Amino acid sequence: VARDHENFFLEVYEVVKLIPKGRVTSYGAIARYLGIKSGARMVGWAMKASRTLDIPAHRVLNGQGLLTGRHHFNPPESMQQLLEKEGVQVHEDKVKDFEKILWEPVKELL
DNA sequence: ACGGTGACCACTT
DNA sequence: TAAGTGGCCACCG
Repeated sequence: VARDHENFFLEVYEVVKLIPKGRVTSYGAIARYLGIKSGARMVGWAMKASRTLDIPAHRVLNGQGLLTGRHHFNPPESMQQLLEKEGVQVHEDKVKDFEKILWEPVKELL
């Protein structure tokens, strides 16, 4: 994935598209992969803008496996619905065995 | 031009 | 163990 600040948002979207079904990742993991030290906030921001795009935004959670972006879906419950539909179990807005299904681009994509 | 804000994270009480 | 604080960078009014 090309690294270009101009296409920062596009890079984020590309990575999100690569997340395997049934796996999840975090904003921070994506930020690290893109080389931004603590740019997790910008990743989250990019995701907000991705609302209308065709990408699995529901597979992106915060660093603790919490569905923080749930409120930005329509309806808000759809995020959890989509995850469960892919075999990801959610309990109290938090993914079960988050560490296990965590997909880190910096490790997986090398 | 400037300050406030955000789908966050890591470190410090 | 849980809550508080600073840092990071782009967008908006």
